[in-house]
Amino acid sequence: MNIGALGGEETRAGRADAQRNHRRILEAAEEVFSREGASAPIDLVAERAGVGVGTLYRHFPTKEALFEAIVLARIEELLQSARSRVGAEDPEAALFDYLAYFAAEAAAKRDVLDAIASSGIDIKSRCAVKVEEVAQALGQLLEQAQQARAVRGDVSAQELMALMSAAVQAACAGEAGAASAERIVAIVCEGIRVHHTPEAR
Amino acid sequence: MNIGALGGEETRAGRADAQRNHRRILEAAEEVFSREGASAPIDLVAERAGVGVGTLYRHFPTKEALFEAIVLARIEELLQSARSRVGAEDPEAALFDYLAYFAAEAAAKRDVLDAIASSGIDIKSRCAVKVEEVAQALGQLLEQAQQARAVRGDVSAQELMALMSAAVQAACAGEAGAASAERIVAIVCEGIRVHHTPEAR
DNA sequence: CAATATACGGAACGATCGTTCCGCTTGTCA
DNA sequence: TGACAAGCGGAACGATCGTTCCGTATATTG
Repeated sequence: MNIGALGGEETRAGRADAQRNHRRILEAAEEVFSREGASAPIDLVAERAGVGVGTLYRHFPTKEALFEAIVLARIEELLQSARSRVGAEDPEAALFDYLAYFAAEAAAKRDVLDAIASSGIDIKSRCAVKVEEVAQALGQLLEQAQQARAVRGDVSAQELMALMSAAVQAACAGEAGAASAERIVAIVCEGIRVHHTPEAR
Repeated sequence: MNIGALGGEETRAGRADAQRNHRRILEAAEEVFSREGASAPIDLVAERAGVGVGTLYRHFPTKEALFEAIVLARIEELLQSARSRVGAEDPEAALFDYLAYFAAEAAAKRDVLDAIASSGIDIKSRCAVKVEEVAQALGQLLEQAQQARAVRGDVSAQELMALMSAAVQAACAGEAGAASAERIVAIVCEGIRVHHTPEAR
């Protein structure tokens, strides 16, 4: 009766204005949650969408459902991007490039951060599952880099993911903002690199 | 008229039960805020202290005041500990030991984390000031280590502090918990170390 | 254009939480 | 021990926020 299919966008039945509002709400939510994080009031989303709260609730039965819809899409991007790098010729570049992309994306969208940061605790299971998939894909990139002796062998994907979200969070908290995110991520990257010491050769 | 002196504990005038309640409230708040973070309901603190909310509010005019009292004490410890390490014979050990201590302390007390994480934004100015002092002391430790060529020169105290608190926070969010906090902090440490290599990679 | 299902808007509700108020209890002191 | 100030408890208030409800508006269809 409703959206139903998880796979992708589907020509939706219903009144034309309903479809338009559905889209508007998603766009508004995307913007508001990015800027303000998961705890932004739902009324703010409705206002921004030029829609009453009632309408919003007809399209998304719960705040969490709306939030989930936005975040799932974002995380999906993160996931696809990771998978597309698996098996690259240069495993080291594949990993570090991805980490940079991950950081940039997360820094721009506070909602993703919120979702990932608290993935273990309460966010609805569908998000947690997707996050787990991202961790798995990241794990593959990591393993490749480790086998190429570019990254320390004793780092796990979970740890790396936690580190990355920490880095971005740290960057966002300070007033410097996006500029320093890059630097902080660089520190983390340096931390997991394997450093070929002089005495080793 | 009230507590007044910032320096230390003072024999307080007033009824005996009032003094007892004051102490009880502080103890309860310490425990509750550590466990639940800054957003724990005030009623929970009152209940734990075996006291009515009214009583709590007579001793601390505002939730923020209570929170501040607890957190300031904790941050003060962090600050003293940092200062005591300034000028140590081994600057490298001084810094890294302190970071480990900082992480352990912050992991055990969610309240400190909450306060530091959002120090730039809204927490009352007295906390922000103290945090700034800690950053400054940490900056001295950092500078020493950098002059000893043990740590990269392009890392700032603010960055390091943000990264540390975020790392601990990220580590706590995951289900692994405190065990992995140590490892995550270790990776960060590795990231700021200077690795003596003729030509990296 | 009329009829009708569909969708809309926003007032109102209930839960949570910080804070205030005031009638009652209790420590203190003579 | 009695009187009184100091202190206490917790009901109640107001603000915020998620969610519900229902009278109204409008897209659609024939």
